[in-house]
Amino acid sequence: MKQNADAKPPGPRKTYHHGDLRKVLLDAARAEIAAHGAQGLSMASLARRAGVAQSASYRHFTDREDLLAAVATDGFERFTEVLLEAASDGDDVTALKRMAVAYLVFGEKNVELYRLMFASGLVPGAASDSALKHAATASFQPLLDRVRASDPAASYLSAHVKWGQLHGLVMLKADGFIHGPVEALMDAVFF
Amino acid sequence: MKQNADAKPPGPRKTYHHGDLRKVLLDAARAEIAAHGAQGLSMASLARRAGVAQSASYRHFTDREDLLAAVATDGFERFTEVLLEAASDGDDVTALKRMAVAYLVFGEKNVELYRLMFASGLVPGAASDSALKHAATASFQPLLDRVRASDPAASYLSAHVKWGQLHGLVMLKADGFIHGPVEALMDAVFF
DNA sequence: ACTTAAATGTAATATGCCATCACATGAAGC
DNA sequence: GCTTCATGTGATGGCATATTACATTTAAGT
Repeated sequence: MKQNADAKPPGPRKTYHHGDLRKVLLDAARAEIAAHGAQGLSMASLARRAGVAQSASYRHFTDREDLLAAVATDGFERFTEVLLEAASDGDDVTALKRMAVAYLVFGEKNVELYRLMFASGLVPGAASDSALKHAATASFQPLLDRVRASDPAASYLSAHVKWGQLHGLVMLKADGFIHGPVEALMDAVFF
Repeated sequence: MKQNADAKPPGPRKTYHHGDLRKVLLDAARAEIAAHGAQGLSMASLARRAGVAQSASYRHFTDREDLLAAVATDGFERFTEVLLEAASDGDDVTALKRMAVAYLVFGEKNVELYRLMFASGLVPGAASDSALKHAATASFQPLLDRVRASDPAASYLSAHVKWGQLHGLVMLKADGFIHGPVEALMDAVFF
């Protein structure tokens, strides 16, 4: 059983052009990140996995960071959808609660992706008009809206505090400082 | 002005042995981490900065990770001291408040160190009897004690929730998702 | 259709880092 | 003084990022 981490030697392609290398690379990156985190992701192994030369990847992503940013952007978009969906019906207060649970669950099920999105320093580094920054900012909107809906007097700042609460729990759990299911946490979160 | 990032070409030592390379490396690492984060820290540049061969570092740290763990351990110890000191006098409730402020301030002043300590995956990876794990666990004690002192009915879990709140705010700020001074945040944290 | 420009993939290469090895040097104990 | 152990060196293997000049398709314009 001699299999290196890259596995798949996908046999030489018939066509010189790959078809949709960009998508293949992104998918492989998402999988690799979910499995082992963004830290250990390498352009080289991705290219091997896709069966192309290492340099091919750079036709689609200027940088390793550029590729990570693309994955993160997609992550933020999916995250936003999840939050919106969780709060789509029910009264304002329970909607906020459901959104909070959805937040924690997303974090739990996508630990490494979440870490890439929020704790990799990618967002502050990005150009201010980038898709990444836009997607990241947008992902805060659902929570902000719900907080305001459930308490019109609530400040912008108090939404940040609630965000901080959720973010902190997700991260502490991600990094092994707290254990157990998210439900246990929710019991003590005072929304 | 051709200066690479390592700067200092410290001229050849007189003595073959360095003196206290371990300490020099640790100090350099702390400085480098504070300035540019643990991510970009390289054994090689550290060694250059100390004026020794790259391999010399491995006499004192088995690994890059081992060195980072040493820095993190030290960080946790200083962190614990800061928290204890903040809560050393005054009644229980204001002590808890002061501790919370101290927590946020520590995070703000040591962004990259804090990130290394809490969000680098170092702690969960460490052997369970390691100094790092011990220091990390110990750093939670002051907060736990204070929470219990100010409200004897408070559960272990509720201390984790408060920890999560503080951790979340520090991390969101560290990663550029929220701005402004910590005092503004404290106003909205309901301790 | 024919020509040309743009996109995409390749091979080779420069640079850098981590980690290990056999070996050199010096300090400390006996 | 001699041995032993800790510490530093130089060389090396392996892997990663990123760039370059070049090859191959595809597509666009006429």
